[in-house]
Amino acid sequence: MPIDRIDRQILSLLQADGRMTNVDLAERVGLTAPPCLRRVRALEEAGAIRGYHADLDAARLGYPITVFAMVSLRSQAEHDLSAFENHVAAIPEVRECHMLNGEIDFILKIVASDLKSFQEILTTHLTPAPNVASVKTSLTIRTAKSISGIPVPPE
Amino acid sequence: MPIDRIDRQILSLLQADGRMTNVDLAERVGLTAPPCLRRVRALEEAGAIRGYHADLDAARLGYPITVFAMVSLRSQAEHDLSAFENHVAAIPEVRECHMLNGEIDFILKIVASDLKSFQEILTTHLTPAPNVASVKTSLTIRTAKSISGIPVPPE
DNA sequence: GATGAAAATAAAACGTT
DNA sequence: AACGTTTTATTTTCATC
Repeated sequence: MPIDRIDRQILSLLQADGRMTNVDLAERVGLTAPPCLRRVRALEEAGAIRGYHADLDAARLGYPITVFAMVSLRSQAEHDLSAFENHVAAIPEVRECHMLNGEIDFILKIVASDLKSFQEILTTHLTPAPNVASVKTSLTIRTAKSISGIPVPPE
Repeated sequence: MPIDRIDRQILSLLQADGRMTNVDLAERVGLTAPPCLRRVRALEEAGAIRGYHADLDAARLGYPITVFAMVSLRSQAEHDLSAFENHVAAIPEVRECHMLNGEIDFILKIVASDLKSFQEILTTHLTPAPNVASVKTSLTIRTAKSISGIPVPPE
């Protein structure tokens, strides 16, 4: 699936503003609306665009706490790795779970409404999970940068 | 700014599908379109909704590498912390920068088109930055979960 | 919060290069 | 194979109640 310059412009614009109207988008990339919409649909079907999401202010909506948890397992057999992934997939406060190389097996991003509820998630759902060797957590003091997606290639 | 049950439903639906039409949204929350749109605009103005973004598949679009970098600084004076934040804000491959408590001062999420370009970012932009004491990096093997936003409260 | 109307947009059909 | 024009359906948005 070849992606040309116009496709990249479309992706970049929709990444910045996911609710931009198709006529706006078409104008910005120098097309009329129908071919522009066809390109957007094609990018969606090809999986280049996975979806569109409202970006919510977690702190204002009852989740002021963000914590990163570095998890090491006792066994790194594939079966045990995916068992852990399935385990955290069911915890709604765990928003991200990335498998890493090196000493740390997983890094998790966890949100919580307060420290008490974070501690509860940690001690009842995470630390006692099967195969967990160690969990080191760090509270987020502040987030200086958070841009979803990918860098915009210079045109 | 009070958020009621309908507002939470709206947030949850727009978080899941940021391009849902307002008539769809209104129907799902049991309103007609005009009051629903007024609520959405109010949530946007209040900052509960920060924006809307297309969710792109970085790997398919030229950024198959995601790395987490744990950075420690020599000085944690506010001036030095914000100097580092400003420094990484200008590096397009650095997508996230969170200040943490504990031994690690910052965790960064970095994307790259290949390992060579990642090494270049690391050795020319990150490690030699002013005040940096240590940078430990881990490659992401796979991402098991990545849900933007906040948990949906049960209704 | 609902209704109804006007403007804008999206989507389909069709023709062109 | 991809863009443009035209047409139709839907959606957004505003005035009014």
